[in-house]
Amino acid sequence: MPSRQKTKTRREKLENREEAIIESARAILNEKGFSKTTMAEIARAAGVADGTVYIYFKNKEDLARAVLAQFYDKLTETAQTGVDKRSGSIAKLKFLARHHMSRVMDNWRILEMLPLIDMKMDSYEGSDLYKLNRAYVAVFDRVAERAHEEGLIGSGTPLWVLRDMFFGSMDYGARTMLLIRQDDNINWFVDNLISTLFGRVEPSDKRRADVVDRLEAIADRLEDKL
Amino acid sequence: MPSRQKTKTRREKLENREEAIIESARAILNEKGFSKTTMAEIARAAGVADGTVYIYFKNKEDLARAVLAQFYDKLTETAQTGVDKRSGSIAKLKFLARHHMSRVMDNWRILEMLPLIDMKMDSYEGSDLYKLNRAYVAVFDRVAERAHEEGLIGSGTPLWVLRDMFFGSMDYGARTMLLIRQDDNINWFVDNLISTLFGRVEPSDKRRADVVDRLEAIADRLEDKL
DNA sequence: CCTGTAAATGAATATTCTTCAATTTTAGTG
DNA sequence: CACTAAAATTGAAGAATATTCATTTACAGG
Repeated sequence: MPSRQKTKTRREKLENREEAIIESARAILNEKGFSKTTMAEIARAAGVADGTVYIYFKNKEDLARAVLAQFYDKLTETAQTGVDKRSGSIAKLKFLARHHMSRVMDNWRILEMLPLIDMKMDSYEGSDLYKLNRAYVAVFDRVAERAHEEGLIGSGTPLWVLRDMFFGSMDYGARTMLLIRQDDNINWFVDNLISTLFGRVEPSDKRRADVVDRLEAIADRLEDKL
Repeated sequence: MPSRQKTKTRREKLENREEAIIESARAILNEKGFSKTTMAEIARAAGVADGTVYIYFKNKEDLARAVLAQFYDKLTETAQTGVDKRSGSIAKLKFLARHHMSRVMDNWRILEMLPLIDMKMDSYEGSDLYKLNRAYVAVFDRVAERAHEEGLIGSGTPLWVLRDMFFGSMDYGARTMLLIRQDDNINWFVDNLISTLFGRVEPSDKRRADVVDRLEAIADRLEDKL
């Protein structure tokens, strides 16, 4: 049956076209921002007529949503892959932070569309974008839970607060770094962030912990003697 | 000389009109957001013709900038006043946090215009809005420096990182609270935020204290024996 | 009261999103 | 291969809205 073949080819062609439109939109939106980007320009870059874009996407917002969805999808994948490669909760968290910050800084014009587009307040939960966002932060949640089990995080602070602090600090930090302190490097920020949020695993602390271990051993021996 | 009188009256009238336009814009922008708000609607609400708005403001962005500027101006004043009323660095910081969060949550549609409008990358430093933003965060900086002098903050983390974490966590937290956990209260978030950022009593510290207790007890008994 | 300047107006213009009637392409069929 | 119905595409027209500007109105100073 060649019909299936042909159908598949056709579908593929459509998907390619959709891909091309999203890719053109992504590039232009990230360069100019939402309001300065015109549908005509996107259509031209994708090699289609103005009206064609509206066959694939309901309107400009919907297209921007698709761009954001693709962004989150890729972001989650590279984040998870990178986390899996590292060993040790702190190393995983630091990777996640560096990864997030560099992506935010490279794509801030894409990300700044989020509140603009998605803050509908009604339809947000249940939306594709919401689910993709959940999937992304879940990468953090798993690592943070693991770190908690290992005793690296004081149990006083709820996970969702830590999560908001983790991502909020970085989103804000990325913005000030872009605007003002362009030359400061990401690593410094990330190290400070992680050590503030998660039980300060600095060298000095490790040494202090060792000292405490030794003192406990001494206490044990002295108590035996007494 | 009645001329001065009359001139003053006229100038006052103009300033009142400018005020009226800003106030109408503020109300409508905070209700509908930037893109859904039309200049015609603002003009109507302010009781002027469409063209009149453009005598006072170059364009829609410029008007939105004026609204943001007024917002930051008021925000800084109420923040400083509130801080002055409290005593103790932690109380001041908690007030500042609660104050910030409630204002953000009440005015998020105004605030979400910030990246839209001001992320010019070139003209930002030196702009009015930048100066007002600096003035606002300076309120935090003064309190944090004081807290640092009092030993409430570990000196490891630079002030600018703490500042980004402070405001970033809240901006992000406010958004998730608006979108998802509407019923959770601000105080819980703020308490967790402050205790994570400032003067955290970690598990390791508790353990250290326990060991000291044991050793002191042992020392007492040894002294008795000798 | 008169006059020149500043302020205000709103109809006209310009830009850009979105729709849709007409056209082209494609898949399936005899 | 020719034909047909459905799907996809086109680009010009329509609609919404920001912005301009020629004209009118209000006012301060004489």
